[in-house]
Amino acid sequence: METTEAQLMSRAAWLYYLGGLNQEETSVRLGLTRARVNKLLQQARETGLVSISIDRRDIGLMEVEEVIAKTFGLDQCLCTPALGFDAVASLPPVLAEFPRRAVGSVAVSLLRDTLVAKPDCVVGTGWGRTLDQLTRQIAGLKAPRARFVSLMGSLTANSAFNPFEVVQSLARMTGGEGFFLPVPFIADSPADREILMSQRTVSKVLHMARHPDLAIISVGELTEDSLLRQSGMISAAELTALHEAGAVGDTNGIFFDANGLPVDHPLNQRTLAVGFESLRASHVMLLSAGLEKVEATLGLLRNGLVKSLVVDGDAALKIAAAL
Amino acid sequence: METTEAQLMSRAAWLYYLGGLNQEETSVRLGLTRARVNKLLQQARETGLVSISIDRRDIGLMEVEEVIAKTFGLDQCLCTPALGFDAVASLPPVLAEFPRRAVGSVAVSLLRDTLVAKPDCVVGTGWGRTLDQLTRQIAGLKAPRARFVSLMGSLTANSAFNPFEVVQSLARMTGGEGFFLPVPFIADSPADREILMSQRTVSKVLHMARHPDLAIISVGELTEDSLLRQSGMISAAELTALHEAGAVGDTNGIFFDANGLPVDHPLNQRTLAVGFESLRASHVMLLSAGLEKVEATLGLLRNGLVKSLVVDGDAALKIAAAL
DNA sequence: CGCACCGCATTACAAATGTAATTCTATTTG
DNA sequence: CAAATAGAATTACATTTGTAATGCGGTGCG
Repeated sequence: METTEAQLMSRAAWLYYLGGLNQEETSVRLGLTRARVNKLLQQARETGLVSISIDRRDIGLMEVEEVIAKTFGLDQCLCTPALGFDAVASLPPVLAEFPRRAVGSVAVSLLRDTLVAKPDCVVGTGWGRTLDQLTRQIAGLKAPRARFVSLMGSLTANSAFNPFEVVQSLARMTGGEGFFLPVPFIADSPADREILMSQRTVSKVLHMARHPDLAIISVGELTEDSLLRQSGMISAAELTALHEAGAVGDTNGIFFDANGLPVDHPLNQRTLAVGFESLRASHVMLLSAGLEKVEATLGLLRNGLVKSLVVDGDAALKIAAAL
Repeated sequence: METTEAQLMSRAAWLYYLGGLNQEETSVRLGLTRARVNKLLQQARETGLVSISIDRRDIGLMEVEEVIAKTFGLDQCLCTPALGFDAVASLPPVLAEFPRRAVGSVAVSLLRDTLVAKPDCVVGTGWGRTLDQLTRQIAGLKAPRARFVSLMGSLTANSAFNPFEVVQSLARMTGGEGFFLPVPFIADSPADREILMSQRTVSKVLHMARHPDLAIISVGELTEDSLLRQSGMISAAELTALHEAGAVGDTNGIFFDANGLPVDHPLNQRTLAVGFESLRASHVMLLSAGLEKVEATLGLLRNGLVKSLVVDGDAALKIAAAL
């Protein structure tokens, strides 16, 4: 009987994590060196063969969750723990990423529940660093009948946060199918947008993207530091103009005001993305990580589009304080 | 805002397991000593706040699972990894317990699925070391509306494997309700059995026990080393007599032959347990850990009562080889 | 055939973790 | 008020784990 790499990982994991043997004992039992067992266990964690989950029950933010859910008529509001990360600037890189990781991890468990309940689900996704964290933590979740579709066009730059990448990793990791819109994210003119949207290959995917069972979106803030600005998708001048038009944030490249309504600005005529109204029929899950997104998040919440909110604890506290 | 112990555990766990900080960094971040963080993390694992799960997909026994399931008309057959533990006698204590732990862990995940699907489930249970392992690993599973009921009377000795203990831990850990039969496991005579069974307190519980949604049972072998014999529930003479009557094993104190049918022996008239026929309407899940149980397991499987089998890999291989 | 190369074993070392002993501190209790 | 006590900080130490350096054996390829 041929023993594959995966089988070795599996055996090592069972003996080590469940059997309570240490790596030395495990290696003896399996007839391998300890170094090899160490590597196998590492792989087992990375590939999701072994997964560690943390119960969200007692982080002490239930009240905050309830207040937010009630105020905005959400089905559910889930917070990650508050850690007092106010001075984000001074944080080492690992911690700066923490809120997004945490939110991503909670989102994964919700996505898992959805896919278990409805294995042939259509899941629409946005883009960004939080969505990226979601894809990184989805290892081990199989959903061969699921379809993942991008709710928007792609970035031109080959960023890891590209909508294309998000959909691709989701499909690859789960064994499901991935669909994305083979068009830019923001067209050069409203007329170009129409042409792009009407391409047959595009409209086919768009049709699916307009009616996902679940839509997982995130929100962008409108500052010089925002991903949208940093990746050069919009210019400094456009940023200013958007502010003047009353915009406080964006989702999928749609810029909205403090009430979550799309602002009247040329950019909004050039965005290639599924509009808010199409998504009202879907279960919209908003992921929001980081204090800098509070204003934009509040705006989008006021729209009433969002059904589930996953937000990091510190941001949640700030949101609750602002009510 | 008061920070409770549980909240500290939770924060430490998020930073350590999700954030990728080490214990030193975590302690600094939380303003605690490293030793304290170490203890918090330990507690977090023990209480089930943090849980580690291992994917059962690639242990390389799918074929075996399918053969067994098909042969006995099972809904599902799940194996734990085969580790070549043939020489059980020579194993150190930790490893001797391993197959039971592994089976228990898989059983927990099935129980979890059941309770998620039907939160007000009635779960009937047997007793034994494998069931004991199940209760030890159920931490973190909440099911306040579930009812756990013992399918049999209790041992007189205050063993940790007592049906009473099994039901109690299940109820305590999940927050559900526990019911057990306040009578001995084996009565002194058939007449005594009738009297005991007819007690009002007993018959009430018995009524529930006869129609559980899920029945989790295990199987006992008939040797000098068996738990039944070791705990003094049956005498050496009775053991011999049972052999002569064709018995190969027991479940809940009901002794059955190679075809899983109760044998004709006085002991079977003295057992206080829910009979096989009552359970046909329930989803019966059989847990079997250890090579010594192969014969008895085969017998019970032939009865056709069992819907789900969870079995350790080494035993599964032996079972498949015997087909 | 011999050379390059890959994967793993071996070894050695550094870092992280688990744990026990001791001291400190605050709170209870006589 | 002083003694007792419990819990946590501090410290120190042993064990375990992670990781890099080196070497060995087999495989493929020129």
